[in-house]
Amino acid sequence: MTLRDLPDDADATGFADISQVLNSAHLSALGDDQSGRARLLATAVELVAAHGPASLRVTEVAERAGVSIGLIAHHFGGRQGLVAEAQVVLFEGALSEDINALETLLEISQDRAFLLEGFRKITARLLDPKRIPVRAMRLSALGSSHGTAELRERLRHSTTRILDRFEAFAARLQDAGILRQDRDPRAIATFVQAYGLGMVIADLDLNPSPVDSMVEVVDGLLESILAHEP
Amino acid sequence: MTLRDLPDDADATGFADISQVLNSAHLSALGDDQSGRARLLATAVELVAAHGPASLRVTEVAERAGVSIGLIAHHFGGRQGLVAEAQVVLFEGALSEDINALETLLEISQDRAFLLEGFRKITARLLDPKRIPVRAMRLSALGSSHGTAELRERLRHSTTRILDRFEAFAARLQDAGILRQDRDPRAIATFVQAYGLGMVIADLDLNPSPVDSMVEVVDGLLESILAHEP
Amino acid sequence: MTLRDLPDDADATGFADISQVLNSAHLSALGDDQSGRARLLATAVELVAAHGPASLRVTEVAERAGVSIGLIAHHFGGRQGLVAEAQVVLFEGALSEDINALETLLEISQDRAFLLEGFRKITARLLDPKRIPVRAMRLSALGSSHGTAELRERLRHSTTRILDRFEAFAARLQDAGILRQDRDPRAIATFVQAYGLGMVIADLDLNPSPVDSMVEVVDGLLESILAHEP
Amino acid sequence: MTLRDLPDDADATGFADISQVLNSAHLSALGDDQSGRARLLATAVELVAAHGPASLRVTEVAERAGVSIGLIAHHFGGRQGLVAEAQVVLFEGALSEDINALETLLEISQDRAFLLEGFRKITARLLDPKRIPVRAMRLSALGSSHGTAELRERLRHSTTRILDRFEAFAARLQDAGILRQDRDPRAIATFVQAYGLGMVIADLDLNPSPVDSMVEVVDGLLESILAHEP
DNA sequence: GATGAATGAGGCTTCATTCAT
DNA sequence: AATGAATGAAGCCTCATTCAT
Repeated sequence: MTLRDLPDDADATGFADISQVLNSAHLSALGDDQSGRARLLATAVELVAAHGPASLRVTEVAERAGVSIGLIAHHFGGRQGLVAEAQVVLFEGALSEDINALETLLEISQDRAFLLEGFRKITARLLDPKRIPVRAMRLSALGSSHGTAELRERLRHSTTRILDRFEAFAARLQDAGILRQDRDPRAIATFVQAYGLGMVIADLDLNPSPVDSMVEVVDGLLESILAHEP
Repeated sequence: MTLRDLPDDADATGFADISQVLNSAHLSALGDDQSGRARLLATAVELVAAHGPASLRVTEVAERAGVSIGLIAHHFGGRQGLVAEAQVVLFEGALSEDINALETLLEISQDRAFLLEGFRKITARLLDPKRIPVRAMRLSALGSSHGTAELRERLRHSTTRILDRFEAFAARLQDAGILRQDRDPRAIATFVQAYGLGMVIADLDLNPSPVDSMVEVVDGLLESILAHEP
Repeated sequence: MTLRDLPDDADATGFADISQVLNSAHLSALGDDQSGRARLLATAVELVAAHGPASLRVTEVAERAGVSIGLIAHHFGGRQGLVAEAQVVLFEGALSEDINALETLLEISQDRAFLLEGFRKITARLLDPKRIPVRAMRLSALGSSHGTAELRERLRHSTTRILDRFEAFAARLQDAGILRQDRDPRAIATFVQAYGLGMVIADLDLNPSPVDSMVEVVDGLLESILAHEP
Repeated sequence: MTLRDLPDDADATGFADISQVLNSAHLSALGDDQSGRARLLATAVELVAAHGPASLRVTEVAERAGVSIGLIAHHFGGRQGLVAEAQVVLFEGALSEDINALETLLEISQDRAFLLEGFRKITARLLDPKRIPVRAMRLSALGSSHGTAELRERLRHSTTRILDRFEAFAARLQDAGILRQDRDPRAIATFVQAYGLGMVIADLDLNPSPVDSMVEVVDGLLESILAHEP
């Protein structure tokens, strides 16, 4: 399947489908496994995503997962281990989703125009208010990493891994003559991830700018890193 | 004092000084008031900024503030009220700091070149690793707002207020012919705040891009919203 | 006014009116006085009557009374003094109400038949479910006297005073040849007060006997202490 | 054992013995169970009976029961749940004691005279000052139910259950031609329980009537509900 | 008479962990 | 792998009282 195969009016949906697939693939590993361990982790991910890690109670997790409380210590060593595991799942899942979309885009793109159009669609999706929960999750993970060294270390590695992938992606675009070659590809990767995450600001704004206006601004950035058309 | 008065190698420090002044002005309101309420709040702000809200202990706050523990309930209704108040102070303080710097910059700027140079300095400061704690604070506030509706609502208002100021600032620059007039000023404001906050990503990167490379990328964005020189 | 003046179908109302008068006379002393002391006591009585003394909070009393909390210590020495005062008001008020009705009845009665009819009406009123709150109040006062010696002592005196009055009343009826003279008038007084208070049992019964059936049983008692008609 | 076996001067004691047996049977269920839950409840019952529910301290209960404090929350949800459970035990125990005595009496009675004599003894025991603590317990339970809906509901059921038993007992006496058949057996049951409970009044009287005088009055009631001797 | 900020001991609850089964 | 009763330290909250104004 290529992006071209999608009808024009299904643009957003097209990407959404990709994301759905990636997402469900990501989560299916948790949901399908009916072992006590898996059910505990899935429940913890759910609770952390919904209310943040601070309010997670091991008794509640065990209850919802339908297992005994003792099993948490058995499999995760304790509450901390369980929460850390859940945070990483959430953090990495949310971040990698976009990269996966970009990498897919690059693979299926056949010309520069198609690619640029794809970028715009991904940008729009990134800024979509529907992604509020995703951003909230990441924030929650980051915010609570403030204090627990172990979690912070795991998020460090997770972040680095994601930026590595994004950087490689940007480098490929530079090699292909699409992006300017006098920009640090990791700086680009960092910047894109940063504003994507920081968009929580817009989520909190009581008087938010329309998505189209936001896309316009971001497009300016995109153009500033594009190579001049040959 | 103007930016010109600063020696070249003291750029960051120069702004830092401004920020210090603004910051202490902001905080002095708390420190000077010797009432039990004010001392409790100041102490809570300090502790939340340092170790996050989760590890704040009411006994410690009361002890450090030199008042009795019961006074917390008396003035803030309980631990939750105290922490929420402290979060708002931190969140707003961190955000408004940059706007204050920008507004100051606009006031003291005498020509376009000076203004652009000032922007670059502020950008560099924004991306400076020294600001990690500031970003962490904001994240922490946002992350922990996840769950308590009241805090979230207060942060909403805080965010909106900041974006209002930033938008007004951008609009003035558009009127002055410095920024392109075909961009939504609130979208610009939102975007700038967003990447500023999202820079936590860079803080976590084990292999971060140098600040100069980041500034280069951000400069691209800046140019894309600047009006063409007359 | 005599009972005879009342229409037949207004029996209960007739006595209710008496009770209303006595009651409001009793309470008016509290309500009319707008001094801080009086308002505090009135509020305390209200709260104790509504939710029992254990859950009374001095802050709430002061707030509702519209005075400062310090005034409680000023006028009552502290919480204990306030609650004790309120309990006595409630306990005595509820008990004396019935005696007042009986004494009034005796005064206005012109013949034996009228008196007996009056007894029946008072009995019926005593057993009325509408009096649940009155019984609850007394119970609450008694129950909480369990532990605080001072309150217990005050209730002792209150009880004794009431029984004295009731005993005197019964003795007058004996002298008048209405009640059997071979019964201890205080035992009669005690028994009547006892079953009146104990009727909380009926209030709790999920499947209570109709009031008429209860009156029938009580009438048996009445007859057993009446002197044979001359 | 029959009532006849008891020496004359040991009447009260005789029933007291029965009551002791019944009572200890009632309580033994608590004492024998060595589980943490049972020990906590038994201890709470003891403390509530001794000093009322208000002064019960969870730390003391746990300590005396020889278990950890956390177990209270584990089994009873918290202090409130524990106290409520204890109140119900006490309330029901005290009420059912008398019914048990009456039922036993009915079973062992061989003729009408024996039965009536038994009634008188039970009446005397009911009015005995030694029973002050029992009445106080019940009052305490009732008084403190004022406010907590759950406890009130449980006491409602408890009361209804007891009255059901008493009513059945009275009905049997009616069938046997001992009690008048034109009286509502539940009304009788209610009345007897009511005056038994209300006897706290006598406990408070500083100038109480002798027990014999009280029995005389109550006997009047008894006769008023007895069928005429055949 | 009246105020209300400040006190602080006392008590209850929470909750992750342990461990015998 | 799984259970859940039992633990108990840690912390928050309640609330009557005090006292300077």
